[in-house]
Amino acid sequence: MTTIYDVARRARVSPATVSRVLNGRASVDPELAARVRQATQELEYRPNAVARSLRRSQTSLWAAIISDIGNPFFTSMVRGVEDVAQEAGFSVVLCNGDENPEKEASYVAAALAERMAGVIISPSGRPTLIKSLVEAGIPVVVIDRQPRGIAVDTVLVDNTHGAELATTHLIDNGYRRIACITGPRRISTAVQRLRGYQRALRLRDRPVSEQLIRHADFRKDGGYQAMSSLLDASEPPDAVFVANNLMTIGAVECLVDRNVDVPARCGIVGFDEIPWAHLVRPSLSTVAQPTYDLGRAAAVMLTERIADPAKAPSTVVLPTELRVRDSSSRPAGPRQVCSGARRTAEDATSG
Amino acid sequence: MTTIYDVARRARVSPATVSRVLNGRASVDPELAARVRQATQELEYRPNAVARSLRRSQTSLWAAIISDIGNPFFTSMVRGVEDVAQEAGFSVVLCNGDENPEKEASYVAAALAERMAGVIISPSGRPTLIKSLVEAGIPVVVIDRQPRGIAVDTVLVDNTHGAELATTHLIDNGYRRIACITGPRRISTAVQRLRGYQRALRLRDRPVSEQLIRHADFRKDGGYQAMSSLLDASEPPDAVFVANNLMTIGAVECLVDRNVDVPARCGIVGFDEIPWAHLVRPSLSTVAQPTYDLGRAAAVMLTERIADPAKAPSTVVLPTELRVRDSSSRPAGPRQVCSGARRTAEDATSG
DNA sequence: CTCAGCCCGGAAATCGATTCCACCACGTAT
DNA sequence: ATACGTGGTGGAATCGATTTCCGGGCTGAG
Repeated sequence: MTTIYDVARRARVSPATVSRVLNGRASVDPELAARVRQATQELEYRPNAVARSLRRSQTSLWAAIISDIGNPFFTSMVRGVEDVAQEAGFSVVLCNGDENPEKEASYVAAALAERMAGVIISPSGRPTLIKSLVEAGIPVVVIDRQPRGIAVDTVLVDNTHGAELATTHLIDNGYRRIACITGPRRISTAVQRLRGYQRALRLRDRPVSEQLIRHADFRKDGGYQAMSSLLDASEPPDAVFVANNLMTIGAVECLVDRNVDVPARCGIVGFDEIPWAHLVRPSLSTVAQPTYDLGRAAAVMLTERIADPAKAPSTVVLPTELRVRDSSSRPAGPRQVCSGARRTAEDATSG
Repeated sequence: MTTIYDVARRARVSPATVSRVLNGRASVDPELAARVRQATQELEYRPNAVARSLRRSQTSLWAAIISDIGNPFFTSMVRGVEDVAQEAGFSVVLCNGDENPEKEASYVAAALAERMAGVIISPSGRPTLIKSLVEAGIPVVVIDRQPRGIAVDTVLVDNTHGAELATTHLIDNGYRRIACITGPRRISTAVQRLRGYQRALRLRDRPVSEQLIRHADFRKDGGYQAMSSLLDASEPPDAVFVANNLMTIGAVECLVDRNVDVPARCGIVGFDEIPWAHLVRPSLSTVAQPTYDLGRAAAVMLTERIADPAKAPSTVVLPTELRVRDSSSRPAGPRQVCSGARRTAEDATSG
C-alpha cells in the first residue's frame, strides 16, 4: 500500500507538502502542487483514513444504530439521514440493533472505539448506553424513542396524538369493544401509543379494560399471538388498534387464518405506514409518520450538535397523520369511509 | 479520553504490559494482570480502535454495500451476513448503494480508505469498483449479481432456472401471451431472468416477442410504468413475469388501478419473495430465494478468504423455489395449480 | 557453584497522516 | 542598506496502541 512518503519521494517534496496539497489547507507553490498531484495519480495513492483519524482524533463516519433493519419504517428513516449526511460530507454506516439490547450495546461499543463523528440511535435497550456516548463526548441524536433521564437531542413523532386519532376513528365508526396491542413496556413509543388509546376511550366515555390490552414485542409473530389471545378471550373485541406496522401484519394474518371478517366483524388500524398497505385486502388503515423527514431532522440536529457541542439539547416532535382505508369502517355503518378516504388522498398530494 | 498510558500509570506497569493483559497475547504475572484489569475498570478505559487498526493495519469491520436498503430482499440477506460476522468477531456496517453507481463508488472509496477487513457487495455499477478493492488486497465477496471479467468470490441464485419455472408455470396454467418485465441490461440478474423466461417459451414452442419484453429499473414505479405500457400495446399480454419484488408491486398496483382482474384476465408471477405476499389479494405467486442463506454463504466465504487470501475464487449458486399462490392460476382452467404447489413443496424439502 | 535457558517486564520503534516549529528567501519599509 | 514581516517549505513531534527487542531474574542441570 502506497503511503504519503512514497508520494513525497516521487514528487521530490516533503510529506508535509503532500498533505498540504491534498487537504488544501495552506497555499503551496503551483508547480510543486502539480508534481504532487501527478505523483498521487501515478501511484494511485489513497490516504489512509485510519491514520488520518488517529492524528485528527475525529472521523467522517456517522453510525446509525436502528432497532430493526427488517422494519420498513426504519429503512425509510435511514434514507433521510443519508441524504443530509452526504451533503455535510459524512458517510453513514448502518448498524442493526435488531431490538436486541446486547447487539445494540456491541454497536455502541464499536462507535465508541472507532471514535465515530456522530451517532443516531433508536434505542431498544437501557439509557445507560446513550449516556456512555454522551459522556465520551460523541455527538448523539436519539430518534423515534424517548430516552429517560438524559438530556440529549431527540426527534420524535406525536405518538399519543396519533394513537388517539386512530382509536377515536374506530369509536366513531361504531366499534364498541376496541382492543390495543402495544409494544414492550420499556419502549417509549409503546407506552405513549397505549396512552393515546386510553385517552381516546376516556374522552368518549368508554370503559378502559386491562383485558383488552396486550403487550407484545413489536414483531410480526408477537402481533399474531396477541391477536390470537384477544380472540380467545371470553369477550373478544370487535376492533383493534395495533401500535406498530409489523405487529399489524401479524394481527391481520391471525384474523385471516381464523376467518374473522375485516372490517365487518373486527376493525383494525395500525400505527406506522406499511408498504403496499393499499394492496392488502381489505386495505389497511394506518397512522402514518413522516419517516423520511424524521431521518432528515435527526441528521440536521446531528450536524448542528457537531458544529456546537455546547448547545442545549433540544427535542423535535413531528406530526402523524391518520390514513383511512378499508380495514376500519363497517360496511353497514354511515359512509364516513368516503370522506375519510378523500381527505387522505388530499393530504397525500399536499404533503 | 483515557489512554493506555493512563491505565499503565495507575496500575504501576508499562503500557506494553497493559496491552498484553488486554489482548491475552502473552503470559503476564497474575498479580500485575489483576492490577491492570482493575485500573481498566476504574478508568473506564476503552482501547482506541483507530490506533489499534493503524498499528495492526487491519480492522474488525466489514462493509456490506447493498444496492437498495428499501428492498426487503437485501435486508433479509444482511441478517445472514451479520449473524456469521458476529460469530467470527467482526462488526458489519451497512452501506446503501441505492442502485446509484456514484453512491456506491463513494462507499467503496470509504471501505478502501478505512482499510476495512472485508467487503460484501451487490454491485449496481461498473466492475471497476470491485477490481479496485481486489487490487488493494481487500477481501471481497460479490453477492446476488455477477460481475463481468473479474475472478472474485461470488454468491448467486439460480436466476435462469427460477425464471424458467415461473414462466413454465404460467404457460401450464393456460396463459398464452406472457410478457416479461425485467431490470436494467447492465445487471446480471435482469439478464439471466429474462433468459430463463425466453428459454421457457422456447421449450414449449411459444413465440418469443420483443414486444412483450420491458426493461425497467427494479423499482416500484418502473414496474408500474412497464405494466402500463404493456397494457397499452395493441396486443396486451394475458400474463406477466416480473423480475423482482418491487417491480411486481408496481405492476400489481397498475393492474388494480386499471381494474384488470388478476388472475382471470392477467396472471402474474414475481421474482423475489415479497413480505406478506399472502395478504395481498389475490395473493402473489413468487419465485422465492433463500435470502438469509445467501447472506450467510457470502459471509462464510468472506471469512475463508480472509483466512487464506491466496485461495482460488469460487462461486456458489443457491437454488430458487416457485411459490404458487392465487395470482397465477385462472379460476376456470384445469387445476394444475395444486400439482405445481405440491412439486414446489418437494423442492423445498429436498433443496 | 556456575552457566544455559526461559520467562517476564519495560523501553522504544512502529503504523501513516497531520501539524507545530524553525528556517529561508524575498519583498517592503524605514 | 539594514531590519522586519510574510509566505512557503521541510524536519520532526504527535496521535494511541502494538510489538519487537533486550535485559534482568529465576530455575534446573552439569
